[in-house]
Amino acid sequence: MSEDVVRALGYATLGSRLKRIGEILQAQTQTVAAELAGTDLPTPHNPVLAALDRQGPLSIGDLAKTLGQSQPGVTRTINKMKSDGLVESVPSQQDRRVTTIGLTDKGVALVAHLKETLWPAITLAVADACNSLEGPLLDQLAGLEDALCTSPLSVRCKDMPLQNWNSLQSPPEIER
Amino acid sequence: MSEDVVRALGYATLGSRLKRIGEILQAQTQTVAAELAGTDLPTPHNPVLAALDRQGPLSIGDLAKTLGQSQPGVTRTINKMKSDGLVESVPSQQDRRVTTIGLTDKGVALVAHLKETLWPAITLAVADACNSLEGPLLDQLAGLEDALCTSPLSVRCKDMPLQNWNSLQSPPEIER
DNA sequence: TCCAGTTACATAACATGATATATAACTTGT
DNA sequence: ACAAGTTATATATCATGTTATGTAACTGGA
Repeated sequence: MSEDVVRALGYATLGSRLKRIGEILQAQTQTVAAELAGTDLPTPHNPVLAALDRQGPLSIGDLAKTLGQSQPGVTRTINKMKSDGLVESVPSQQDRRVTTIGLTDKGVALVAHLKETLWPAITLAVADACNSLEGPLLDQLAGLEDALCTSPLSVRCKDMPLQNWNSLQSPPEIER
Repeated sequence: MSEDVVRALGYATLGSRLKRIGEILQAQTQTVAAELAGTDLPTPHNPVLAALDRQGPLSIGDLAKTLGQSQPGVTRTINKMKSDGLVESVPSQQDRRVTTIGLTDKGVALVAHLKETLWPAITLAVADACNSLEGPLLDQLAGLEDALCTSPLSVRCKDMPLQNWNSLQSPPEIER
């Protein structure tokens, strides 16, 4: 077998390592979304829905801060979600530069569905993949990668009890 | 301030979280590369150089396995590195489908330079950012993100002693 | 009031990851 | 020896992240 150089180099290539594991997780989440929630919602759109659900309508800029992403990235994601009918933008009265993004009825319904299916399933499946990890970060990452390879999220979901989304979450901080 | 939803959601959005931290690390590494090594080598090209340095010439397919990436991604990276004069491909004699990728003299020289500058610096700076992390994965990721925000790698590098690359590495597994 | 600076968003261009698929070369069974 | 299957790579396309920059709207000081 060939050596995994990114893993072997440790701290030197931690950035590549994190992106790699992140992509595995997102891809496996996509599979679970199709199987378990019957949706083809792109995985990165889930945090947007969750943000708007937790905090109510937000401007593009506030969404970008809340998601920890660049503003142009959020603009593009929102445009896609608008064309999917999940969100709508209302121009602000006070400041005409600002467009406030809110969930449509369809978006609200999808959030409700995801709260009963995909979101708790992924939370439990990822928690399961992480449950025996301990020690230094690099060791835990190696363990997580191995766990996801051995038994992907879609398999872990099958053995998982149904669970309520709200019971898995800490309450949102509502801003004013 | 606005809530960091990706952090708040924990396991549910771990994939996005890992990609986000990975991108921060890669961006900060890019900055250090310019400042400390005087090079604009894209950060993701470093693992390719390291792989070829550790294991000698490799086929595209073996490189993809070694880096844990898709083959088309590696093909594109290699094409870019070829046009930069860092690697060259030699068609295999035994199997004419295979192109073996090896470092050029320029590539070898760059590896030697990076071993004295960027690679040990990043290793130590990232280790420094991770040095007080402990506990569950999500906690360590939060700590790492905070550490990189408080004091980026380029700052951490300045306080770091010069160090030998080889002393930081476990020996490569040479394959046969 | 109006100019200068700032802010919010959109747009353009690029980087880097993925999957799907075409093509050429190899291998295998008959 | 040759058809059928497999393998190695290239190419095309898409997704999703970035930075840089343009434009319109707001704000504040002379």
